[in-house]
Amino acid sequence: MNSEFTIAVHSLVLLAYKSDHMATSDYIAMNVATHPARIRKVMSLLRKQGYVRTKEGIGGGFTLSCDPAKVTLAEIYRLTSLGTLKPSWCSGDPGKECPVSANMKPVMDSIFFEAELNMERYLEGQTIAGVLEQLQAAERLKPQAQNQ
Amino acid sequence: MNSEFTIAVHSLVLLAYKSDHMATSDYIAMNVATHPARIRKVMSLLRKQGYVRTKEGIGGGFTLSCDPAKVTLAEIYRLTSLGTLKPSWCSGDPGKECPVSANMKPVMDSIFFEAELNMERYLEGQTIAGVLEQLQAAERLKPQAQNQ
DNA sequence: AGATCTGTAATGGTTAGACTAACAGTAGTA
DNA sequence: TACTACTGTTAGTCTAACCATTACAGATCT
Repeated sequence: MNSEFTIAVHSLVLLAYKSDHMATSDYIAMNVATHPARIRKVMSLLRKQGYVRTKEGIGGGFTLSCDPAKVTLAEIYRLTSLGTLKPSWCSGDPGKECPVSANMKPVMDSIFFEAELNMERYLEGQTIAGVLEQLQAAERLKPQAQNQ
Repeated sequence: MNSEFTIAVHSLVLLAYKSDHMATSDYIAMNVATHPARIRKVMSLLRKQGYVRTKEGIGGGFTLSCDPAKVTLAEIYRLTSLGTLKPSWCSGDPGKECPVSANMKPVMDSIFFEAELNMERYLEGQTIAGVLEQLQAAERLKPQAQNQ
């Protein structure tokens, strides 16, 4: 799967966590651990779909413009990575007489499509707010690890 | 996803279709449209798990040693491509103080793991024999396309 | 012995993906 | 108006993953 999905989710969760601030691409990039230009590219996608608001110039940056409890990971997946489940390489050859070789491409395509749909169905149940909760739950468990 | 999954499925379906023959890696490679050495590598995996039988030397090759109606694509997926759903790139940094950045890796890992499980659940319902049927159904529809 | 297979490892080429630099556009501020 | 600090976007470089290919040892039949 495309890692832009990961970046988009991370950025949205971070904005939900720091909802009082306006976050710059430098700040988000530091947190995500990548380059600011990459953040701006992904955020540009999210802006066009109305998930974030952008402000250019001094004091600018990104803020959330959606309800993190209502945005599902399935939406974000479709936006950033739909179709990336299927490997680019394809087997078979439509020109062959053998019905196995000739029809393998479309049949495998439909299998990958259905598999992806089933994955999306799971992501449908996960929200940005839910991910933030999981992160905070993980944080609360941390001090125990130190005592080992 | 890894394309070895596609190759394994294609090869098994082909062996089920040509169950009277012994198929060589050259023959399968031609049908799949790849290199014989790649076929031998994947078939070696399938042999170790008991899905196919191998015969070396003159007149050798591969035959099916399983019931194509009972082998699911989920088994083949796990064998060839388990874990390949998750992108190799990871966001966040465990060393950071910010609970979002520090805990993103394990939380995203569990999301990808669950998403993969849901995909496997679908593949559980697909068998080698089922794929062969889909191929034959697609073949039967072909002559109509010629008349357009 | 020689021909025809598989088993497996090593190498090379190509492509996708991530990093980075660069710069135009925009918006505040003095 | 000039300056500064942001985003928006494109293009170039680097790297890692992946597929193709070569090579050769081992097995089996005639």
